[in-house]
Amino acid sequence: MNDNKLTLAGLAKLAGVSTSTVSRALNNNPLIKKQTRERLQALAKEYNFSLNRAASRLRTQKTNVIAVILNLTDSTDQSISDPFLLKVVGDLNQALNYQGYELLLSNSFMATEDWANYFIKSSRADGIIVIGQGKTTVKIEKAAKSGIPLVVWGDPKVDANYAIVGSDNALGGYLATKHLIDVGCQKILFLGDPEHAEMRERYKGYQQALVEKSLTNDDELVLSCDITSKAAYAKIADMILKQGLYFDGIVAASDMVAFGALKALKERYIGIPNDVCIVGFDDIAMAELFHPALTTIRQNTKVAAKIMVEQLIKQLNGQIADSAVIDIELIKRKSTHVT
Amino acid sequence: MNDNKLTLAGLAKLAGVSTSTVSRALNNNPLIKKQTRERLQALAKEYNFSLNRAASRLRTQKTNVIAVILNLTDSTDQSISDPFLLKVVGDLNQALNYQGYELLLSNSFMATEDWANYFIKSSRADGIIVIGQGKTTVKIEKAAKSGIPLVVWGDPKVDANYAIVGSDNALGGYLATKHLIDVGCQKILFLGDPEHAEMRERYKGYQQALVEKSLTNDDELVLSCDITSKAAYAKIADMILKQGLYFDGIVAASDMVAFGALKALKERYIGIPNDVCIVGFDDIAMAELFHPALTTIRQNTKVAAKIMVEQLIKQLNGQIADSAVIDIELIKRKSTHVT
DNA sequence: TTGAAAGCGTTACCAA
DNA sequence: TTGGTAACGCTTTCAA
Repeated sequence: MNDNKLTLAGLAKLAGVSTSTVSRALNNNPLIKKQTRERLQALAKEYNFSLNRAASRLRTQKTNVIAVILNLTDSTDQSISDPFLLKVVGDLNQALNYQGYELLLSNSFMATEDWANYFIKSSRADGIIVIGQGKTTVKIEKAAKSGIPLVVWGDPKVDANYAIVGSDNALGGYLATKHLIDVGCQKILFLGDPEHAEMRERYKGYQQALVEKSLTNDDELVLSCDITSKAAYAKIADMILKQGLYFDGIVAASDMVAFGALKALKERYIGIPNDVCIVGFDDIAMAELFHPALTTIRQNTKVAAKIMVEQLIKQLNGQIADSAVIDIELIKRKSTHVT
Repeated sequence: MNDNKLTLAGLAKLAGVSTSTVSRALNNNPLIKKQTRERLQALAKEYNFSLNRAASRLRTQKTNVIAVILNLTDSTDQSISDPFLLKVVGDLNQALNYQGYELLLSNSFMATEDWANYFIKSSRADGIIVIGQGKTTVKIEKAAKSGIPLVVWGDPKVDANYAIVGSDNALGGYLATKHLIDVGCQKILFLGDPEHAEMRERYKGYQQALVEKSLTNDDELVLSCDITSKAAYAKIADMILKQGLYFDGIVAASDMVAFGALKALKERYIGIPNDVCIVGFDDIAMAELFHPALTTIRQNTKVAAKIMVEQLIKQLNGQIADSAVIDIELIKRKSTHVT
């Protein structure tokens, strides 16, 4: 096969038509007679031809690529530890492909400081989706200020100058806490990192549930810890050693955090849920498989991904995108099912 | 700021030099006097300029992008269920960025049939990394035949016309099985899908360990199941219902499969490890957190990612890439620690 | 050490 | 309904 350097011009010559015609035909432009269109498409397939995207991107000033940035906060371990975030990536990949876009994966450690410049002005991508608001939103805000198409997975209730899609984290925190109160917990611990925008909202929900039950601020038990299972394990193990079992319920900021805590508890033969009930957040696949199965707040990542892409496309079309709240759901399982 | 449409030519005019000079300066070409180079780089930063990649890709015929294809086999659920694969993606992302490449994420359902055409000839990417050999390797072989830069995560012992990087799966299967024999298991079940290249090798290792212990073929217990926790759960639950507990050890094809099996066993109050010992494969983060902690075969994805990228770059430079075997390690934990 | 100019492979305007 | 042609923004050869 001599298909080494076949270009549009070459194909046009083969077909005996102009490059304009071939270009239009391959882009399915109805200007071209259906018959010619089909003939040329068949010819392209026969000769194994495919359009040079670098050229068409240069010409059209559009890449059909979306950069997805994992906004990692844990600077010590630069890889991705939380399966939930990766699930979001997977769902975004599907949603983007469905709309004809490709996914350029990056993370906050790799890319430069200036996302708008690096991804958009350089014609690497048409828009950006950031996964996670992280502890500091300066990079996001900088990108937003430059006016590029941008959607952020985070807490939509947070005030911001960009479109945020995410769960109602405060409601999630509230439902989790309320559920623990309902099953009889008296001393409920919030385990997570309130510096983190989304986690802070979950924490607020936790507070609200306590207030409603006329538990005063003094009843708050917050244990601040990085949102990894390892950190949670260490913190819980440490606290029990120092203070004994001073709680009977845990609202964990994520499922992975819950798993870490559970490991520490089990090692000390503390019964779940009989001694301590625990609620996670995310409903990753493992939540159901764990023993005991983990009660958790399910985040619907499929729907979220779809909406994020829709909102991004709105911006690509010059419209203004809105923040959106994704429904969450309390999934009751054994970890809070006192027998 | 009037930085809307600043091009190389515009910047050159601002600086009072030619475009050639600016281009060279920004690419750090030593042809340009160091002083001019630095002046122009500073100017570019000041004006927030960044090179148009579509244009430079067209001109240089190089994208600096690598397509990573998740070769999913489970056509029913097109999203990614296994955290292990996503961990590989994360590690590849790092390894690629380290070498100055970007990662275009795709999966076998999205991309067309003809990967070479779609990704390489179209100038979307310079090379392809395929994660997983799947059940059928026709697409991979087709891509390999077309001579594009290609590296596959899979079983390097498998005979193929392309470079494969992966663990010694047969050894892994062997070590897992031997360990179960050593702790006293008599009837060891292999749980996984031998149609799947990598799993088949693990199965071979399982067989070898049995043979060494002069257990005949009749002692083989294979339960074929999709490599998801859900499938494993269903299979094990079903078999116990039908045949009772006819095994006392399980070699699971992956950690997720092991978790599924464990769930089914625990629900029937079968003691782990006292009644049944189990070994997983991968050593994902959850393996350690699970209760009981899962004995498993650790795959070193960080090292693997680095090697895959190196081998791919060799091909980009016109050299021939080699398959490579990544060291594995048996991690002994509670799930096989009979007390 | 720097500059002029050709050309990478498309698309889209204008003309026919 | 189709064709001619300029232009997208960069890199690189050749010349100075």
